[in-house]
Parts: sequence; C-alpha cells; structure tokens
Amino acid sequence: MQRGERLRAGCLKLWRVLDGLVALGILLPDGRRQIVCLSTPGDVVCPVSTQAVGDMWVEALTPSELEEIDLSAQHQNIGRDPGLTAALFSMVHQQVKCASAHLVTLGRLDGMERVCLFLADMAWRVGQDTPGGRRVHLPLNREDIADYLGLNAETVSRIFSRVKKAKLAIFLSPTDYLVTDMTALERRAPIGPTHRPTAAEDDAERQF
Amino acid sequence: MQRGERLRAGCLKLWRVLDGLVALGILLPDGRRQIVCLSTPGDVVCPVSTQAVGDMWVEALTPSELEEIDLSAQHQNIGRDPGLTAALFSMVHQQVKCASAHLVTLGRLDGMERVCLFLADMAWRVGQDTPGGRRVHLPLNREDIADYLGLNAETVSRIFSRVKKAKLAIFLSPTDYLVTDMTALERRAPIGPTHRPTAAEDDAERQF
DNA sequence: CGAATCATTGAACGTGCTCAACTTCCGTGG
DNA sequence: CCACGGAAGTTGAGCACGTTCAATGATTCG
Repeated sequence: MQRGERLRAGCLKLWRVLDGLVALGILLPDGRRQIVCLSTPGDVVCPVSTQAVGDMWVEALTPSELEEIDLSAQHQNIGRDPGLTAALFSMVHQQVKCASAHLVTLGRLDGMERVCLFLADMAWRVGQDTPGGRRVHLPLNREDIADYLGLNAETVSRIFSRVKKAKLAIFLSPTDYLVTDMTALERRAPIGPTHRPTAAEDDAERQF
Repeated sequence: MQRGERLRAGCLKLWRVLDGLVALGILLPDGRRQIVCLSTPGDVVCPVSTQAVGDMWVEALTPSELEEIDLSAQHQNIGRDPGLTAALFSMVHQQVKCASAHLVTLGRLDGMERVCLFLADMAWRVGQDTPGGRRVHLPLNREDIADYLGLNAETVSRIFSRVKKAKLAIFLSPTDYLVTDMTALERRAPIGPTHRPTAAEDDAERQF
C-alpha cells in the first residue's frame, strides 16, 4: 500500500497493520482533514462510518503492509467464539481509550501541550533507546501531524522550534529527533502518553 | 443521583441511563474539564479509564436515574452469550462512532459550527415537535456545554446570541429553544448530527 | 425582598491561522 | 559535476477567533 493511498471505511472489514504507519481519518467536504488515530505495526484498524460524519478512510502515511480481516464470513461466530470475541472487544475497547485521550487533547490542551504529548507518545511507540537518549524516526510530515493534532502545519513547525529551544528534544532532521529526558517532555502535558509501556500493563488488568 | 454527583469510572461496571442527563468526562489536575460524551435516557455509559488520562467519571448533569450493570458476575458469559455480547459490542461500537464525530468537531470545527451541530444534535435527542417547530429543553448550563464543545462558557453564550441573530433558533429562556428549520441549522456545520433519526437506520445496517 | 447563581456583554489580550517569502533538501537533467 | 526545479520546512507580519477578566442583567430559591 503506497503512501497516500486510501481505503474506504467499511465496518465488516478490519486491517491489521504489519508494517508502516497508517492513519484513520475523516475528510470534510471543504477539504479539512482530521486524523482520528494513528496505527503502528501490531495495531488493528477498525474504521467506523456514520452517515453523519463525512468520509472515513484508512490512509497509508508511509508505504504500509496491511492484513485484511474480513469479518463477514465469521459474522456468526462473533459472540460464540470466545477468543474471537475477546480479541475484537479488547480492540474496540482500546480504540475508545485512545479516542478519549485524543478528545481531551483536542478539546483542552494548547499547541505546546499537544505537541509534547505527541512527541512523547511517538517516542514510546516507534522510538528506540540509544546511548544518547530515545531516538525516534517520525514517518509523517508536518501536515499529517497537524491534522492529527487539530493544528496547522506552520503552527506545528513553530512549536517544534520552541520545543527545540526549550531543549525538550533534539531535532536531527525534519523527521528524526532525540529525547534525552522523557519525563521532562511528558511533564509538559497534563495527561500522559497513551502508549507508555507501564500504561499497557495497567490496561490489561482493567480489560473485560 | 443528584446534579453534580460523580461516580468514579470502573471498567467492569456500566450504567444504563433511565432518566436525566449524564456526562462522561475527564478532569485534568489543573481543573480543566472535558466532557467526552453526553448520555440521554436509553443510552448505556461505558467509562474507560487509562492511567494515562486523568480521572474519568460519570456525572449527573440533571438529577438522573441510573441502572447499574455489573459485569464482574457475568464476566465469564461475555463471548459465550451471543445476546449479551452483541449488546455490549454494539454499545462500545456506538461509543467509538460518537467519539469520532466529536473528535472532528473539536479538532476542525470553529465555534459557530460546533454550537450549531450541538443544537441540532440535542434537538434530535431530546426535542419534541410542536406546531411552531422543534422545541428543546436544554438540561445543561453554559459551562457544561462549553466543556463538551471545548470552548468556554462566555464564548458559548456569545455564539448563542449570534445564532439568535441569524434566526437559526429562537431562545425562549436560557434553557429552552425552538428550531423552526432543522435543515438550515444543520447546514451550518460540515458534518451532520450523530443522533438524527435517519442516521440510526443506516448505523444498524452497518453494525457487526 | 434579598442573596446567590447563572447568563450576557464589553474590552483587552493571546494563541493559532492565513498568506507570503525564504531556505533546505532531493532528485533530475544538462 | 553543477544547475535547475519541485516539494517540504521554517519564519515573519497581520489578522481573526476565542479567552480572560470584569461589570451588568436575569432568574431562582430561600
């Protein structure tokens, strides 16, 4: 699946991300775009469409590999096969959690807070520990980030500069950065990153 | 359950709203509040908590009656009892849909669009047709509305005045309004209200 | 009737957006 | 190898929308 390629959302089809970075988003008639969630390898994308909302789609932000899970065949098994049901449920459950955190982010955090939360979250998701700190390769451009955070590309760029000045991250290139102190970065936002490892254990415990 | 009363979120307990208006929200350490979703009679509230996000709670915005659904007892039946599972699933599914629409609202719509969408949505949810138009009793105050829409109370009030001037709604009192032309109101927002009746059929069709 | 709460309105301010210029980075072709 | 062109990123100036703080008006409840 090439960068920029889009799949229309359909509710009986899910996709498991094997490789790349995939966005689930909504496109308004006038061109405004909102990315609802980002999915990295291992995640399952569950597009939900409503007539009320505009077109919802799954878009590859980098060349990606997706495995299609077509539930129409197994439709009857939902609710009968405990394993399948549990997996499905925990997936949707995860999506609700992400959405709730994202709602607070868009509704109540300012630009700096949103960006720091994003940088921390991406660091946990796709970053790797190195002697110099946690190194992250950002596989999205400024506009994608803006559409995820409810900002615009220029604003994201400006805030990145402020993050750099505040020494919260070192930008090696437009798509690579290094976080020497994750805690300092996280302290800038009043909520924690959704994908921090410790949170995962906590989540598992609370699941149905 | 009295107005203002709060229940801590816990994942194995759901509540069915029998009467009143209930909010599911998040409170940040510094006092900022974001209402994630509003529930009217018939809805089931499914609080999901994450360590990452602050306290999530269920709050009665008006005196409400809630029926507790404690799933810890039926835990084993999830995935075995098809009826129970389907019900649970469609509930969470509904919540994801609402959240997606709300995400676009907070991320990409301006104040006027948010308020018009809100007024239209509430009209479908709790309004009643009268000879003069669709009459709605709003059971929340300006601050609750603001916390739902990611604005502040003064701004909501100001936008209400603009809505009045634009003749999109007639305000009978701070908590009652009349919509003579639902279509005109809905046209002000680039996405449709989540609770419009026609949307419900469409949704049922797409459900798992 | 008085007090308290909520809603409305105004003025000043701040954050983020728009539009535009400029830079940097690549890939391509001369 | 260098020159050119396009795409993406950065930065600035001016503007618009929403916020903050404060004053006033309306409504409700004791």
